[in-house]
Amino acid sequence: MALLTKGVRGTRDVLPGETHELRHIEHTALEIAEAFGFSEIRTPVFEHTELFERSVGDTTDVVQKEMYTFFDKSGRSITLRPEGTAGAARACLEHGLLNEALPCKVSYIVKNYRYEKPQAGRYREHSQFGVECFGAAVPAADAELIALAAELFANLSLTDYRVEINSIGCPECRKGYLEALRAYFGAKRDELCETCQGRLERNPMRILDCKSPICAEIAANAPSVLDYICGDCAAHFDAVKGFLDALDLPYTVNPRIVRGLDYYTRTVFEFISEVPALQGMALGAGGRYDGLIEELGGQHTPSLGFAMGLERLWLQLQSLKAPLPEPSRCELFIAALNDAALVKAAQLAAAVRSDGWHTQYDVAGRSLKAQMKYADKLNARCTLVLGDDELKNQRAKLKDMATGEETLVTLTDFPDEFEQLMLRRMQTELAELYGDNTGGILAGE
RNA sequence: GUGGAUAUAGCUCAGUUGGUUAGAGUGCCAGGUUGUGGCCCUGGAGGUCGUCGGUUCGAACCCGAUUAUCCACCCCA
Repeated sequence: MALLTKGVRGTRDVLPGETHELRHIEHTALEIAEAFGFSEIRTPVFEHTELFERSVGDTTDVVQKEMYTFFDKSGRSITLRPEGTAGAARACLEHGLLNEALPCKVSYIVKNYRYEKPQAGRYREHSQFGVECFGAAVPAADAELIALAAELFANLSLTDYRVEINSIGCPECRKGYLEALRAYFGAKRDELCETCQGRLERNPMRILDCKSPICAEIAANAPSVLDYICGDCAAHFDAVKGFLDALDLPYTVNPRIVRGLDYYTRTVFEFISEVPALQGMALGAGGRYDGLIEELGGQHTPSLGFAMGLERLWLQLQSLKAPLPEPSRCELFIAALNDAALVKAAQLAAAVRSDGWHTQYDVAGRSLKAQMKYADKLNARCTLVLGDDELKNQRAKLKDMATGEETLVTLTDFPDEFEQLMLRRMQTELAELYGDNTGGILAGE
């Protein structure tokens, strides 16, 4: 069958059998954030293009070649957001949230759009969980963000990652560092790869990040930012490390971390996967951006935040075989043999559902055998069969699909009876799980 | 943007040196005596062989282009 069209390159459909896993990740993330005092904010998928040009930086790759930018029907230049921070900052600023008690702490789950070449864990539309903390200058704030991420990872049973931190200083101390880098790399200009030769003037810090073996070798002996940051920045960084130590949060200092977005200052950090198959993949990243709010027209407001790619977190969890929830299970399937029985099935289902039980009945008009097969495929816990006899006698058999055991129930009291049966069943299951005969249950699972 | 691999049923894949109506497993649907799932048996639906063009009497197979997917680089989440 020739389809008219397919999903757009770089996009991904999350199908019914798997959405519950993603939902679990999202819920966990927002809940952990809430426990740290971050409240959810929702901002539009598109913004005025200049917001990103100004905040992300118009020399960055993201702005230069990856944004989905278009003109709307009134000729405004609009851009689908490539990252979450700018929109959150704009919204908080615009609505005066930064004039209230600070810090202003927000969390969000958003879709981002970047025109990149799709790859494992990299999409043109990707989901991201992030938090932003506006108006927090002290090093404790930096450490708290990393603590939040660690708490989230722990809650998801996500392991096999490392935290790398660095300080890229403030704009003042960075001037001296950039000069030093230009001097160092300039002397070996001819050995550098082509892209890096171009970076020399524009942004020499990027050379540190180059994966080409030659550049990497040269970069290995390049001056470290940490030797050039000013006293204040150095003190801040030391304090951040002190907090991390005090909180038992392991990290390694990597003086070569360079963020691809211009707004970062001082502390930057990355969460990097150590799962063999995903080695080196960034699960998340963040840092401090003390100048961003001013850049957007607000008061000087030291701020910081981080974001994590949900698809990547999910990949990591799957690679680790970390526990993920099961999809909602059908507790009761009602098979109906004729139209009158179907009406009764609909009524009973409504009653049982109002007690919260996942209930379905046949809506495909199939034979009893087919309905039973379908119930089996749904992995339904119980089935109830309704036909003429049952309607006449007001009694029917409730079948346990796992054991085949049948219980006679009365249709008039059915919802109550069903609930009693299910509750009793849950009790015995719990008792067996936590009782002293656990062995038998586990063997039976 | 650069480099490499791949593209045949919903899914996983066969398809011999180009040769008539393109196959298997699985999944889906229906039956195996009238109202009970899982196992087994039988039957059925489903593919213009990614797309377009070329070579040839003849192309799933050879050639070219294009698109998509996967991987690496770049960049990032």
